[in-house]
Amino acid sequence: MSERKVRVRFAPSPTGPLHIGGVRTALFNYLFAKKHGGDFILRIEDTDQARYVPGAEEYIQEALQWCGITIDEGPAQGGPFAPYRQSERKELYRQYAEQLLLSGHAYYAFDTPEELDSARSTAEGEGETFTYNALSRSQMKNSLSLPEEEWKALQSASTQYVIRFKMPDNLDVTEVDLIRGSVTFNTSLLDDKVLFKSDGMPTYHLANVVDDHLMEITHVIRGEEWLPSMPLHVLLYRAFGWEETMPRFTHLPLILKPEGKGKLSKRDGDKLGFPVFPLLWKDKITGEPSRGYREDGYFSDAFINLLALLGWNPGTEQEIFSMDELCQIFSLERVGKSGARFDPEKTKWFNHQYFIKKSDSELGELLIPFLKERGITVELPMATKVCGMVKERCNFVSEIWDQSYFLFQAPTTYDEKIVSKRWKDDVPEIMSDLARFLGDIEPWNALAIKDPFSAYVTAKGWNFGTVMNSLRLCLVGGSFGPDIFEICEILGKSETVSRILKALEKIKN
RNA sequence: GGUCUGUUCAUCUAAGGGUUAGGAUUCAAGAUUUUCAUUCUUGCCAUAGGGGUUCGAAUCCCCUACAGACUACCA
Repeated sequence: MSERKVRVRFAPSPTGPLHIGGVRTALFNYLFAKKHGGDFILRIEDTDQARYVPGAEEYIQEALQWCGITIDEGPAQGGPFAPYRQSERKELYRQYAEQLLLSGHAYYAFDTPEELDSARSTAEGEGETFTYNALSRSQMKNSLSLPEEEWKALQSASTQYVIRFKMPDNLDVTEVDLIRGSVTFNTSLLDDKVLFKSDGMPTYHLANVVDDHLMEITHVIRGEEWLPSMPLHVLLYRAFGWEETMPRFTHLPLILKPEGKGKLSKRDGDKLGFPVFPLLWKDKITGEPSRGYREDGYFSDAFINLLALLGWNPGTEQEIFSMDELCQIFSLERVGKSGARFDPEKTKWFNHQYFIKKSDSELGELLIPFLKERGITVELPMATKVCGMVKERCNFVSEIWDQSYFLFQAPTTYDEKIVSKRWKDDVPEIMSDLARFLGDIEPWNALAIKDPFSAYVTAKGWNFGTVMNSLRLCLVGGSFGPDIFEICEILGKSETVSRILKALEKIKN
């Protein structure tokens, strides 16, 4: 068993965009596989036709690709165990269900949804919960409770029926979870789960076990919400006689809401203003968009980095990791047991780290199309220079714009708070004096302006802070942005002077 | 309700019986920058509660509390 090549699978169902928690599950699977030189398989679990959402599978593929999670085998890339879409494996599951029927581990059940509903509500009326199990199945309509002629008649009358697992009574099932240790369940609390639906499709439980076995999966790494069904799956492996090659199970802790209680959901993102999906998604019916990390300006390596640290840590104080590094050092033993609250603030910090590590020209390349959308055309040297000036204070390309738009268009308004704070009675006179002074400076660059300017201010006896802040107000319209002299240089002499004159005209009070 | 899992600063977490319980994010203060920001320094802040076991417990055991997941012919 330890000889087997590591093979893991990520098995989402195409019911919508891939959630951030799903991406993390995929990532941990991928890291685990790569760490052990194994394969990462994508399998689409589309056994529920009712919940199928067109475009979701493509979204999953694209999201994984953007993240840099490469798929060794999957519906788009093929592989020795194809097909990798459960709807295309439909024919296969029937025979396995029948194998269980034959060996006495499963039985036919003919109860209609209405009958089950009423059984549930009567139980509820008595303050109990209905469970289809060893205690109750003799009262239900199935091949165990009915005489053979009777249920065979039902079956041939094409009555809708399902195949249920015959859950043994009062048996302790113990199995090791790689991050939680051994967990024990007693089967008397479990129910006779449906394995095969009346529409001819298997349920998740059957399909997942059959496929994992057939695809030679060695490790099942999935979300904590699956922990309660681990005993069922173990029992299925036993019933099939596949216990020897049964995969090891690992259940990852959940990702929780930033505030309040419960697991992270799409609503939290809407409410607090951060994406919960890797890529932008437009609802096919309502057309309602959901933000994505990619479109919000995150770098995929930053996104992966922050996801990796959500629930896992290397035990050192390093926080920045490339995908390659993660593949080297990842281990399931260092995944925590408890749920991790998602912190949108820290995601920005991660992006900032990757942002400032990029060269000025790399950022410049990204800034150019951004400016173009705003009708501004600049050359790379200029874009590069601007990025160099402001990147330290930015997390995203969009923030470069926030910090530098005044270099491309003159301010039309002036921050009122700054005006009332800085624009004292003597300021207009100082500014017009300065406009004249600046007009005579040659040559025009940050260094050449700074010294004579400072000397002039000192000679005039003006307060430096007042002068600088007022000048900034004239040039950018507020109290932010990079070094004043650098702004002057980029603006050019005549624009600098004309902005001062314009401000003198527009700011009156 | 039942079953299972979990619980260290506001948040992510380290410390696998012996440390002043460490780091990061956020926040606050100071320094620097005669402008803006960066940067630097400092500060705030935690072992859910109660019992054991032990020379010694965040760490092992039990109870309580709280939280989460699951409890479909959904995955």
